[in-house]
Amino acid sequence: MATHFNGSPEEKQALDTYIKLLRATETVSTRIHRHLAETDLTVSQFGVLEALLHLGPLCQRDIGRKILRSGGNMTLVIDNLEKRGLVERCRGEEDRRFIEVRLTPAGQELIEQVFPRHAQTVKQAFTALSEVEQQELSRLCRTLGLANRG
Amino acid sequence: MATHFNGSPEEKQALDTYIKLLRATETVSTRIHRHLAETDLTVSQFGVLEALLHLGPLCQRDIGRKILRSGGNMTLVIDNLEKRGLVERCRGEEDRRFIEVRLTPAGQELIEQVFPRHAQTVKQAFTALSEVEQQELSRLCRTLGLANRG
DNA sequence: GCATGATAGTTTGATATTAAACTATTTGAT
DNA sequence: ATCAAATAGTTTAATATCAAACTATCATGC
Repeated sequence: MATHFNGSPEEKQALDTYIKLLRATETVSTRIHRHLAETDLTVSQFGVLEALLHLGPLCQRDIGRKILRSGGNMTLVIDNLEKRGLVERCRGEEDRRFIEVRLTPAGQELIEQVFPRHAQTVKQAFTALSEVEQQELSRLCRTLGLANRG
Repeated sequence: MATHFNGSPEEKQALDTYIKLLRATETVSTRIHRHLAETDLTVSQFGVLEALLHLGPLCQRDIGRKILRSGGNMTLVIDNLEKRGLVERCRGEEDRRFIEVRLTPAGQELIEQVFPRHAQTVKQAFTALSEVEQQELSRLCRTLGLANRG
């Protein structure tokens, strides 16, 4: 990849790493999301439900930051989840700018049913790496992510 | 992340790694693409031009595989690049199903001007990792990508 | 040689996504 | 107290993306 680029060794190394990172993420994600499609949830919708399941009720802004989507997008995604009766909105009492989003019983049931299969699929996708390798990948990604956040 | 999930240790490890991988990719990509936006090229458009620069003329199918986009999408992306006079299409002679896509002089000039800055930005984004760490990340991603391709 | 299937590209319809402009609410400075 | 700035969410307009149906071309087997 980019083998014909006449740049510094540091640039070549970084470009090579970047491309591999992108390809790994896209191939793994594609595989995982293919499975997810059977549930009639989009990736973003799944992300919202998962966040609410594991972190409890959140306002839209926080959910958006969690799943790395814009505020405008959150409105639509949560609209659609609300239409399907999977989440409900509740205007904040202390500060009326915030809207707390929480799982309905139906949403809770769905995500609790879907998530274990998701976990199984993710585990499957990562069997190519040993436990130690996964820990190392995790650490490297964490460092990289933190250094480029914001 | 996913700390409240009651799954097997292997699932927890894989989920944790997956989330870190996603976040690292998205934060790094966001940073890099922010820079790219100044050139009025979308990520896909940039990917096409870069592929053509480094690999020479390609048919649409091969470009699509390179940048991990669907065939239908390639038609649009290359349409737009063609409208801007950055690439040209040339119907294959031996096999008329193929369309060879190649850079025009204007496209060549643009990508040759843009790519070094891109390389610089990517290098910058990866300075958080040492050379050895980048190699290790590269290797892990390669293994992961290969195991989940297709 | 002709039919069947495979492959490259296009079109279409639906959805997702973002950025930017906008409204409503709160906070803070004077 | 009031006005300005900041913040949460919504709307809007443009674009990107995919999947699936479609056309054109080629290859294979009978």
